[in-house]
Amino acid sequence: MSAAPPSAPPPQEPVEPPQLLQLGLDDDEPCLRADAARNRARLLEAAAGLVAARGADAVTMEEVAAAAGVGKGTVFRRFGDRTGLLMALLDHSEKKLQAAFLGGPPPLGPGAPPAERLRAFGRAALRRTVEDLELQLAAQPDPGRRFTVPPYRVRHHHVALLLRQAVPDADCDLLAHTLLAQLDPALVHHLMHQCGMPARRLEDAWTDLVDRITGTAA
Amino acid sequence: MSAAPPSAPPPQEPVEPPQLLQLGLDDDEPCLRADAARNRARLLEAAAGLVAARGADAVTMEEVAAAAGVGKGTVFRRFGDRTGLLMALLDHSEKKLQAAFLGGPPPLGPGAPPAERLRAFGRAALRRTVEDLELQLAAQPDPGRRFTVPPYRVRHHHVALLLRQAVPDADCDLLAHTLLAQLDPALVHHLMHQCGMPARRLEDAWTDLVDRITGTAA
DNA sequence: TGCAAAGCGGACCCCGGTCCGAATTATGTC
DNA sequence: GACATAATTCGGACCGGGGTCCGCTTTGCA
Repeated sequence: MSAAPPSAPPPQEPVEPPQLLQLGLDDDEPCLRADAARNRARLLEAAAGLVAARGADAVTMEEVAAAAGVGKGTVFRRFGDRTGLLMALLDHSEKKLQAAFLGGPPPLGPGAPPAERLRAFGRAALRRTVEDLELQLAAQPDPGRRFTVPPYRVRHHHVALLLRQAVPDADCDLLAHTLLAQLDPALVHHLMHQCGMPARRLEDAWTDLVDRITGTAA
Repeated sequence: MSAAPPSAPPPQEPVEPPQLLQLGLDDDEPCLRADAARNRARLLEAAAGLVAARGADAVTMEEVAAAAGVGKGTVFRRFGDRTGLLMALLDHSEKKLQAAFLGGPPPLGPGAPPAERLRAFGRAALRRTVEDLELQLAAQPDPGRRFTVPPYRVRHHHVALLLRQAVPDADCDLLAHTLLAQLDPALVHHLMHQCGMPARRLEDAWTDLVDRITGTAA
């Protein structure tokens, strides 16, 4: 479809390291030319500032570039597209959450029974989502990519794993998607800001849902 | 924010009749000037043709306007935005589904026990979604409006109603969202076209999920 | 037939995303 | 350490498409 012209080695797509299922969670970029790294940092700082000041979706890519003192093209080469930049802003806190449920102390991390880890996961993810809802909303990729983006895949993988332990005789892959849907920033935003539900109710609903699905009767 | 200039009666937003929870499901437009109705029909026809010919997201609004022999502005006044036009294309089949589960014969319509109606609902919705997935995908509104768009509200209202009958002691409003998430066109597309799952598996998963949630043990 | 309201259309704006010549950096060589 | 050279990056002109605006035309009604 959008393939390369014949016999031209496609020199594109550095964008961001695919950060494929990072288990070891180091700092960031593997190797990056000095100026590139500098500009990357400037861009993130500028973007964070603008977003904090005027709200995520009132910020234009050109503004970010200007505020960072670089050209527009630089932003796109580094982060791919708008979504990429916004997701980069969320990367730090997402990695913290990942670290917590992959290797942290129970009940979030290993050591607790799977159903309980699931409950803890929902609570943690929900709280993190509520923290900066607007940004998460604005960072949502277009519908076609919602499920292929790394953070989602990590979460899905984790939830599916726990489900397989808790309910071996179920389509855990699909159930995981269902569970994750209740943490979708768009849904959370709708429920809290348009229906006026308190965060507490979402947490309770998550717990209830986990109980129903894992058969952990009340 | 984007409010009207002071003391000017906002003469905007005809767009589309809000089609608020239409239970009586008549034809379409309530009252529309002759030329407007004619252009609306032309636009829908042109859009349908182009979408069928080249795929939904390869079609530009200007093209549709040109193909219908009207100006670009006309398209946007009539349908609000791109999403509105695409949703209008889906309106007919959506209304048919609504009619079926609101007033049709059991097990979809009234008469069967709620859990069974839920199972039937999922099957029906899933099949309809699969029929023209691409269009449904392209018609997806931006994340902020996914849950406020009329078709979703109708579905949610219906599912929540059935849930309240089947599991009175639960947060049925939230559970309904969870169930509906499994019918999300974006998810369906991901599972079928990127993970290669057969439609059958999605239907089975739906049934299983309903069973788990309503406690209808296998 | 005359008049107000509704509709029309295309010029216009804005912003996300692409492209390519110019400039900067890293590396191998003496 | 200085320099030549290849690889990367920079940056801003450019493009395409969604959405808006407003003067003009059409329609419906009295």
